[in-house]
Amino acid sequence: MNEVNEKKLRLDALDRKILIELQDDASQSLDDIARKVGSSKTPVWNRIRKLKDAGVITRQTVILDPDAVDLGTCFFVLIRTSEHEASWQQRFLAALQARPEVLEAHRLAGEIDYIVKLRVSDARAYDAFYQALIAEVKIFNVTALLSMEELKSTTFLPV
Amino acid sequence: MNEVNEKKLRLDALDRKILIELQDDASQSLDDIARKVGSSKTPVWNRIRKLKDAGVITRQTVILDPDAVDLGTCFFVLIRTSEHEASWQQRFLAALQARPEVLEAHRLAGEIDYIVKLRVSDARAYDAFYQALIAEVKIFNVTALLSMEELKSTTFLPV
DNA sequence: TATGAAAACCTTCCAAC
DNA sequence: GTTGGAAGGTTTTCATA
Repeated sequence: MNEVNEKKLRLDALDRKILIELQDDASQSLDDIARKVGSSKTPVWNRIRKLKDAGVITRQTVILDPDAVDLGTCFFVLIRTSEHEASWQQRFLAALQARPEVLEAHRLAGEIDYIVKLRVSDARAYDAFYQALIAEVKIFNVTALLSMEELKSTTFLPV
Repeated sequence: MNEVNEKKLRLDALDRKILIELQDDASQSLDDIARKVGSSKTPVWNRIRKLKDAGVITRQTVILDPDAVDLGTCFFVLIRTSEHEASWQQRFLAALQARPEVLEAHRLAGEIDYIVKLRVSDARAYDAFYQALIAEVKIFNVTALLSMEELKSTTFLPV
C-alpha cells in the first residue's frame, strides 16, 4: 500500500462494484471478483491498486466476534465539558487514543460535546476506564449508555 | 469459511498474537505473520483455520474512507419509544436492517431505548432517513447528534 | 506439534491487441 | 482499455519427524 496520491477520486460503476465485493469478502481471488463484476483480472487489479493508492481503500482487516474475545460489553459515553481550550482537547484526545478499549470517538455539534464508544469485558472494566479518564482530564458531565443488545453492526459502506 | 463449531474457544498467547497481526493487516502473507509471531507457516495456518471455524474471526474485509465515497456525515441518533411490544420491535429492527446508511444499532439499558449510528452524504440525507423511519414505526422522542470530527475510529479489538 | 516440501492456486506484471 | 499468459509468490496439504 503506497501513499495517498489523490483525495477525491471519481468512482465509476465498476469501481463501486469492486468496492462492494471487497467489502463483502476481501479474501476472494481476483478472478472471482472479476467474474462477479463482469470484467477480467487485469482491469480489476488496476482498479484495486488505484483505489488503494487514492486512499479510498484504507485497510484490509479481519473482524472479530467481540464475545469470543471477552469484549462483549459495549458502552456509548456522552461527555460534556466546561473546558474548550486547545490544551484540554489535546490531552483528552491523547487519552482516548491511548486506550485500546475506545473504538470510536467523535466531537459533536450541540449540547453534548463528545461521544465515545467502548468495548470492555464487563461493567467493572468500564468503571476503570471512567476513573482513569476523569483523573486525566476535567469533565463536566458524563452519561454512560450500556448496550443490552447489538441489533446491527457493520463496516459496510453503501458505495 | 465454514460453520461455527464452538462458541467460546480458549485463546492462548499465539492465537492472540495472530489475531493482532490479522487485525493490523489481513493482507500479510502467512510467512510474514509466522515470523512476527515467532512460529512457522503450518501452525499459524492451522490456528487461523481454527479461529475462523470457531467464529472468532467473522469476516475479512476492506475499510473504506467515508469521505472518499461521499459518506462523510456521521450521526448518532438517540431514540425513545413508548411502544415496547414484540411486534413494534420487530418492525423497528427490520427498518434498521433494511437501511444501508445504518451502520450500528443497539438496544440500551436506561431512559434512552436505542442508539443508531448512521453515515450519510449530508444533513438532507439524514432527514430523509428520519422521515422514512418515523413513517414506518411510532417513535416517542429522537435526538440526533451530529459528528463534527472523528477523533478515533477503529475495528481493532484489544485481544 | 512442528518442519519442510510438493502441488495447486493466485498475484503481479507485461506484451500484444 | 482489454486479453491472455509467463514468472514468481502464496496457500494448502501431506509425509515425516
